[in-house]
Amino acid sequence: MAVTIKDVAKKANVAPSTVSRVIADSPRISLNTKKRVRKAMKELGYHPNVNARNLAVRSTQAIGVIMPSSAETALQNPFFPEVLRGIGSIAHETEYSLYVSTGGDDEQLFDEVKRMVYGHRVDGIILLYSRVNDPIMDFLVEENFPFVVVGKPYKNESQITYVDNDNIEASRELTNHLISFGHQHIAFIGGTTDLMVTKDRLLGYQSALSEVGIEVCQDYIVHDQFLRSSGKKAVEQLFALKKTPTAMVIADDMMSLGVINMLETLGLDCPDDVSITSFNNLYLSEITRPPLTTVDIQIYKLGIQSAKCLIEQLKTKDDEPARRVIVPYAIKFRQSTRKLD
Amino acid sequence: MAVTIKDVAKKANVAPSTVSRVIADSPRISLNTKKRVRKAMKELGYHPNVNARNLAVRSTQAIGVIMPSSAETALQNPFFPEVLRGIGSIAHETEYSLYVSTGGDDEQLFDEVKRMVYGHRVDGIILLYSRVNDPIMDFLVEENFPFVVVGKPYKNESQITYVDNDNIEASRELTNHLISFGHQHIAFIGGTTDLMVTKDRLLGYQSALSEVGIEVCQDYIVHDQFLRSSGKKAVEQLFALKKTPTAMVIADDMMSLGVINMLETLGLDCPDDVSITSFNNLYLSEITRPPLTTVDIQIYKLGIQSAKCLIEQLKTKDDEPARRVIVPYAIKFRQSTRKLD
DNA sequence: TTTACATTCACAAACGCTTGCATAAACTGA
DNA sequence: TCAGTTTATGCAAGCGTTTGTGAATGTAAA
Repeated sequence: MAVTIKDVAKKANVAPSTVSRVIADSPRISLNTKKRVRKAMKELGYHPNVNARNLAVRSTQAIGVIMPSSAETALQNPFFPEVLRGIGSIAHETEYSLYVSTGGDDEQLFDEVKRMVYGHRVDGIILLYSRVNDPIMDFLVEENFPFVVVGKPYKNESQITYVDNDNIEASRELTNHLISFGHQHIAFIGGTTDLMVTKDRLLGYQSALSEVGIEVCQDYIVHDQFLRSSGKKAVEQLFALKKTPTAMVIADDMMSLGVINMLETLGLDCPDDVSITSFNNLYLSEITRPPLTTVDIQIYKLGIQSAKCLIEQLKTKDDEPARRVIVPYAIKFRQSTRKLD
Repeated sequence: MAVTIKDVAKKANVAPSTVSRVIADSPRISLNTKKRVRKAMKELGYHPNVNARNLAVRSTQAIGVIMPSSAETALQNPFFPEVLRGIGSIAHETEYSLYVSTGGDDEQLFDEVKRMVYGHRVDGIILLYSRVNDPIMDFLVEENFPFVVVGKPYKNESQITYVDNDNIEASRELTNHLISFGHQHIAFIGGTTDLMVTKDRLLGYQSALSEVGIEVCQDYIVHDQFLRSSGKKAVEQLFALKKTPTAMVIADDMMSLGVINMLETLGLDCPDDVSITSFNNLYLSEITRPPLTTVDIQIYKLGIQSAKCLIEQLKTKDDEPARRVIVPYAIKFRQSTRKLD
């Protein structure tokens, strides 16, 4: 069918092996032959068959990207496209291809990972989330398959390469900002509790409160998915309380969006009635009204770094110890918070 | 290294070919042997090597997804994640894998397509855009490589399978809506002129105006990228005119976002001073203030349909004529338009 | 002129799977 | 009992590469 290495060999009057070595630019082939072979390749429009190559060298030049199983909804959070963009840029540079997960529920996603791993479809995997007791992560370490996670692993932290922000510190800083504005009744709205990122952000919030002697009130802490609709629900819950909060730390911009909407529906003004701070600095955090004070976690860089780590890891077969990359964050102060009189 | 078909064969006391046939569930193998082989597979934890399989059957179970070359920015428009989501869901169902492009500029993107095609990395391709004189599309038809495009091809329309909305009609309807509200000075803000989708939407707009005898004024037509920043620029340009428009048809929600922002900066109110209608019904079109009247093009379905078409096409090697699928649209009337007194 | 050693390349065996063809066994019916 | 037929499985040749090994040629030293 297509033109193969043999055709080229025939045309250039050499053996297939020689052609192969020319492709690999092996020093064992004389410049003359190389030229001749290259010419033949050009003329025939030859392109190597990756499958055959992969089979022979036992490697694909591809990396798998796993999004949370709620992938149906995951892509609705701009976080993922953005981190994908970062990964893609490195993948492109290094001539790796990108395999993305398509899984619906948890089980399907797991199947897909298995397919990637067992089927030798990818050389390594990037996990775009980190949750407690994640069977996929367990599987990956079990199989000793190269992978890196975006977020902090829930266990084996020292053996797993990961890239993350210092979410605890960021959250603490955010909370302190609210405290310095005179807020005492500060609520926390986080993603599902099994996400490490939620845990860390909650931790920072709690520690900031404790530090200044504010009691951490469980009623002020609500959890749900990183979606807009969830933000709405959370607000309903919080503002049904006796003593309603005057400020909140929200773990995701998408949720903040929902919060703002809901606040409006309840006839509450942000920041006049309640101050809001959140996370991620999605592009939409600038366009909400008011624009959000949010921590820029540099999503794109998270993608870049995770891809770099993985590829590095693939190059240096094993040995190399696990690495940890902490991408710095920066709080973007905008108009969603207000000093209490 | 890993467990291969031979290991299974040995363990089950059959030939490798038999194992292969068991995997394929061939009727030529007796139920008894099947059971025995399956047991052996289980026990050894056998998983077929896709590379080897692909090499043998000359197919990968993968489809490539090509986003516009400005991929760096493309993923910033939620259109792409959303359509990807649709594609992914079908891919998953049919056990296809997804290869996404990572290309930076036009040339890189083209390279990547070549790699996919020549390298036999994918069985077919979905093109997520359609622009005039697109070398990639030309290449694909030239190579007679299976592909479908989301959007209307700029040529060879009858030979290319594509899925699209009736953008002309949608745009006409949108414009008529504005006209029925008494607007006479209606501007059009579109994406770059080489995009087919821009062309169609412009066409609908123009035809609606002509039908009721409103002159189409070139000053009222501006073009730029489907980005928020572009929307801003467009507004500046339009409101520097002597006779400023009282309404606009905008070809993309992201742009509308920019438009609304800019309008505000200029001290203009939407819809009081200017009515806005736009396209795509991204989730953010509900959360802008005011919520946008926009046409819901059913992005997710576009993804679904394109994937279905492609896979269908892959099954029925050639023969089958090209298909065209028009996904119905629905205008979402919200608060961004107002009747002129 | 012979030996020793580079240099340059070809041979052939993998890699793990599919599949056309051959064959052996078991069954049919006369 | 035997030819004919069906059923169940094995053999071996691919698929298009890579790569270890060794053969042929050339060159320099002895």
